[in-house]
Amino acid sequence: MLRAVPRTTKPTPNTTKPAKRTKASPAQSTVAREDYLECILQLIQSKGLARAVDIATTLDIAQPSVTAMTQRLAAEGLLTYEKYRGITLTNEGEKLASAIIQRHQILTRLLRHFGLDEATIYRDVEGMEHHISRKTLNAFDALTAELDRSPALVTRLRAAMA
Amino acid sequence: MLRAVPRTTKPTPNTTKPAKRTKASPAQSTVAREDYLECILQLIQSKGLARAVDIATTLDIAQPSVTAMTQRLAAEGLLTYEKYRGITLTNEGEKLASAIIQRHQILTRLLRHFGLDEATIYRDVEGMEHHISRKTLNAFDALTAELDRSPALVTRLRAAMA
DNA sequence: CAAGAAAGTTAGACGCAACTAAAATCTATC
DNA sequence: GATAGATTTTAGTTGCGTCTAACTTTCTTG
Repeated sequence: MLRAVPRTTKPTPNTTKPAKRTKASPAQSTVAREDYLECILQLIQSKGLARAVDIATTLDIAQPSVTAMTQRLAAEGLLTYEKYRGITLTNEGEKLASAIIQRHQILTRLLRHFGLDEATIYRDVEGMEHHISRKTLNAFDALTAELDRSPALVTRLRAAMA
Repeated sequence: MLRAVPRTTKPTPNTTKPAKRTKASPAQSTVAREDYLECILQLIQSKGLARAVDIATTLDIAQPSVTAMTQRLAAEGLLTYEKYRGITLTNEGEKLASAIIQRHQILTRLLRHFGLDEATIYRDVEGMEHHISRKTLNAFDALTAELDRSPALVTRLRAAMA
């Protein structure tokens, strides 16, 4: 049985409050959106075009979900889309997708220095990539460069991890 | 006008496919859940108890949302909850919450080495913390230790970031 | 060039996690 | 100890991103 709580405990105003949710702002960049853009640009680069089946397979998602998201992204001006035809990224969409892929690569390169298995690297990059600021990304990039040029550092690191 | 796409393009089976979504498994650990647990344990540690108002204020969320999540977490055995009374973490819930807070701290310590503003650090940690494996976390921890003991390295790093 | 197969779309539903408005309960104070 | 105010809960919606089933369009191939 829990005791009732005395109301004398004042709710301290909380200094570290996260920023107010920007609700329903058009064309906000969510995780799923970024996954699609990344996937689409990669498909275009690797096989010249991005088809719904391939997007669905790559992201392990049902095809109707791809159609739905495609329409959203089109409405937001990130890609061009004609029913039953094909998908093209707009300039804005391509710029965004490129940035996303670059982020992905920066993170992957960093994690590779730790000698983790590829599956872990892949999952963690997938998880983190959508939530990192440019500033931190720059730091990670610099860090990777440092690790690139200092094998001794990498060795020390891996030893400490064991 | 987009041209129709020749179907000769075979969908390459895709080697890097992410793992199948574990759908609807009971008590899965989602981002929101982890945020609540983290917040609740911190409130308990800092003021002896976690009240819905304070949770709502801290997470910048409406109070009814707190009730809803509280009930979910209770149903999953992560906390004990009696209507209109109070919230207590179960052993499992507390263990989980501790791990979450520890993760948070590891990430914060690492990012602090890069000389970023606290707001950026906070936001990025918030974003990344829910998506990092233990392995990568260990690597980050070791990395932080390395940076702790090598100010020269930190200096080189910050120079490279500018 | 006409099936049949493959790809894409629509329609309808669901779960999560949030919201507002209104009702219920608790606490403090007089 | 009644009551005003604070806190919590219920009820009912909403938006995102997913799903399945069924339908339409496009492609391929005999």
